[in-house]
Amino acid sequence: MITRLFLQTHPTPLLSDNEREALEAAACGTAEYGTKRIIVREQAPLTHCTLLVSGFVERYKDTPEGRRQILAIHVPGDFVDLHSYPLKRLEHSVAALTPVTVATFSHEAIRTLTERSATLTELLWRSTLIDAAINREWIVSVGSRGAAVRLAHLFCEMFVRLQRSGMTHGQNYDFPVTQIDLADACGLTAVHANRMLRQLRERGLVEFRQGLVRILNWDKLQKFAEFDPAYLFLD
Amino acid sequence: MITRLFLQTHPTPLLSDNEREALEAAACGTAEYGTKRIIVREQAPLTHCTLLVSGFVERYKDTPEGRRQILAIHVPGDFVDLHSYPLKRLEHSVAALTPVTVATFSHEAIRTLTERSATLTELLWRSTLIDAAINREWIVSVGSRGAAVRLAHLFCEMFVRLQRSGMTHGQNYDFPVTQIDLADACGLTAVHANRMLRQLRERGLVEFRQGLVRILNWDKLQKFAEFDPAYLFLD
DNA sequence: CGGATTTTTGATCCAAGTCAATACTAGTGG
DNA sequence: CCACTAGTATTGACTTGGATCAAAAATCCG
Repeated sequence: MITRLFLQTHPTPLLSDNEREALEAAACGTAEYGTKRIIVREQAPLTHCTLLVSGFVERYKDTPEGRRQILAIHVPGDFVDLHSYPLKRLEHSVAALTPVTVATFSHEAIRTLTERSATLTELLWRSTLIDAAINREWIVSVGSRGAAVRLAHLFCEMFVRLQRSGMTHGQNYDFPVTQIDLADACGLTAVHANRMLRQLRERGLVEFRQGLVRILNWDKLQKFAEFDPAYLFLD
Repeated sequence: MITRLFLQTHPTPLLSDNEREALEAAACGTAEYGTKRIIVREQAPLTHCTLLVSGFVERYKDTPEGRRQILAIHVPGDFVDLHSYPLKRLEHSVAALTPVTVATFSHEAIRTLTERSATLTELLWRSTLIDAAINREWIVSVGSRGAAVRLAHLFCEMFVRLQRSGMTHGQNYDFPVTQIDLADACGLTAVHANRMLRQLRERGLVEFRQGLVRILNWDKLQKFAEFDPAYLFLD
């Protein structure tokens, strides 16, 4: 069941068994990528969408001055580029943060799904829009939160998203990225990200070490981060 | 023709005359709002989508500390909250930056459209995803561009978007927002935005005065702003 | 084991924020 | 039509959060 996690994490609108089977049947193969491998290259014409089955993926843009801005981080069960179906190409790149397994869906197969079920269409459309809502929350983060708060907010977001997929262990979760990645996601330098991580640890909020996040005090962390999960549309 | 500008600015995928008429027929009324009036309130349950017919609109979030982050600015021909169709509520608010006229479309009417035409669905879906691509470009702006560059980039974006709607006059266009709005969109303080505007003027790139943008040197401005319109999916 | 990333810490610098005061502008009502 | 007001815009002086530069320590990995 390639689509199990996706369906589990996207319960709205409710699909019929037929619709769930049609989605599963639309998958047309799987692929593997090693760490840092590019999965989708900016501006390349696309004919398939990619569902992340295992591992972590980033969407990013490199600026002329050599800075990298991470735009989104994906966890298993996320479509990483479903937006390529209506857009036909992407304005950013997609790369593996860890070794990953993905499943692919051809645009034609998705087109067929949209012709057959308005409900399934709504679900797929909705999932791309939840992505966009996360993009907007990141605008708020980089635009109007301090460095430590940004990092804390990201740890909260990943905790909730991974929890939904059953990928947390109590107050801990694996988040196999480097401090450089965290910095690139939050619009910081790696040096400053490192200092802010120490601060979060010393304040007893979160600890990040070797790809493992340990939440020390969820309530305090959530408050400190101004984190309100409404933008994740979890219902 | 309420949908004329929308169709004109969203040529892909190509619709049949039937589909164009069906979209036009789905409109269920118009409304007016004065400057600063809230059009859609964060978290309110929604049953209609809003197409901007005239005037300018902002989407924004207010943070606990009283900062406002503008997430998007809309121009005539844009659906300002088509994403409310799959999402049913929004995680941000929508307000009028100027006096505006909008047309509304009920979610049921949109549902009917999606049942009848996969092509029309793809067009509507696509328009929400272009919005999301703009959101992501704003992440890059606030996350990794300097203050003057951010402002310059915004002026470039608005120029291209307004040009597409025939709302520019040569190298000038009306952009009836305050410096406070510009600052809130770019994640800056109004004081610093003011200084950066002076710098852009003195460098001979753009001039912003009383809601009018005057592009002094498009080539230099575009280069300075690192502006590449690919993310607007103009084709 | 050995080279390459990554993490950590220190010292210094600068872009942008803050605080404050003045000028300008557009509405509003008498 | 002008005076009053509230919201903008502008400029100056000062502070600060985060960047930059540099070097050492830790970790990863083939």
